Amino acid sequence: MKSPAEQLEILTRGTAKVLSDTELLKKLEKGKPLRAKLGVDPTSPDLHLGHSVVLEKLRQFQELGHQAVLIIGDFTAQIGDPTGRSTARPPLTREEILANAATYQEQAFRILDQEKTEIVYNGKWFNEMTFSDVIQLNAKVTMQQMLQREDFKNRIAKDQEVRLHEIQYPIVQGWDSVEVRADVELGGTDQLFNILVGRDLQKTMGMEPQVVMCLPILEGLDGVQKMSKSLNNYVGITEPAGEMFGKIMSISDELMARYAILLIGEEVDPAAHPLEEKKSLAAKIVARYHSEEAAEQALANWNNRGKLDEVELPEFVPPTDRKDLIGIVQAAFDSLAEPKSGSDVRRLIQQGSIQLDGEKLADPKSEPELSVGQVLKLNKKRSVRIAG
RNA sequence: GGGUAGAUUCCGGAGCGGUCAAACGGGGCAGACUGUAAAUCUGCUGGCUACGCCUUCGAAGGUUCGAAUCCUUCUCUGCCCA
Repeated sequence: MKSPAEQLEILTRGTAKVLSDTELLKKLEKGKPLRAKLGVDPTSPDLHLGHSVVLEKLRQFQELGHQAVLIIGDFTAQIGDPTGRSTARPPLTREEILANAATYQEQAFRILDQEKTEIVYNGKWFNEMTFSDVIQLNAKVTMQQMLQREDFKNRIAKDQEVRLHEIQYPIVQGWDSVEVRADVELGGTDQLFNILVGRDLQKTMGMEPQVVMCLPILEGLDGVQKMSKSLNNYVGITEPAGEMFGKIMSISDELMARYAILLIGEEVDPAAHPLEEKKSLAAKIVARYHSEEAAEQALANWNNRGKLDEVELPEFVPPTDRKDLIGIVQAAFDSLAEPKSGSDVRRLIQQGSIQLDGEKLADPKSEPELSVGQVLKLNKKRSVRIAG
């Protein structure tokens, strides 16, 4: 086992904020496995690279012999974390939450060691509470404390609504820390406030307060806003290898540097050609969530993009009922589970996005001759191979 | 409880009886350029086998030849006062 000082060095690497190093060191010096808490709300079923930053850190705790405590916020999901929101979020139904929670866990274990993870649903204690319990819980914090929070302050300043249930969120999340007796809580930097509330509540309850560990927020593919599903700027960890590779190749050079540090813990070599560095980054990420072979294949496909014959593409059988270009292209998008309206397709055609073996097809009404093996390019990311 | 302002297409936000599928900005998409990146420039951005037709402007009714625009009721929200 590593010494407390060594562990501290590893654990704080890549973090945005730790409150505080010395407290963490003291806890480590006790020589007992720490309980490292991570709370997730199953509001959206798919994990993406943004979530992976925190999960990777939690795995480091596991590797060092500590106990990961993964809290599935089946209860909190019903409230909806107001973090970063300018408006209240719509609540999910019980069924949606449970279904999301199941996929969530399954995906989280692509990163975490299942054997060393304790999973708890926070509904376990919150659903037991009576209204008077809730009142007592609320009595442990002040309104002023809650209003310290950026999100709330801003919304109030902008005359936007803040619903009372939303200010319960930090309290509820904080109480989780009391329930699981967390020694450390992990989260993105946007979770700082919530995690601090947990610390306060633990103190109030006479417990040793948890260490706050915040990890940087990963920007989405646009490089500006945080990675999130609703902004559609994410890379899902279950995405097909080719897709994952392509998405990473589409990021800017600046963003590549950031991804490299946050996702694979490596610095980009400034002497190397950025294109090569980006390919290597993409390959490493694909390898992590798929396999080395898949990464090699994805890289090969990418390099062979000019040579159409050598690339593996999804196959597409042209429809028999429609011979016009709009119909064909629309069916192709459907086959990729990415349906588009006829008007959208028409626009793509007129704007020159559609190519057959490299030739632009610009007339929506034309009825092109298709033969097996030809490549139909639909847009920047999507191409299909004609099959019989 | 009283007063007052408002709800418009993905978002913000014009429009205040016909010329409105609805200005403008953001976002998104496509093309050119490039390192099949970014930046930049240009175009597109409700639906429809489409020079036309259909459905939209919180909801439901009504006035009118004609309504996003006027009236009524309802639902929701902000602000001020209590």
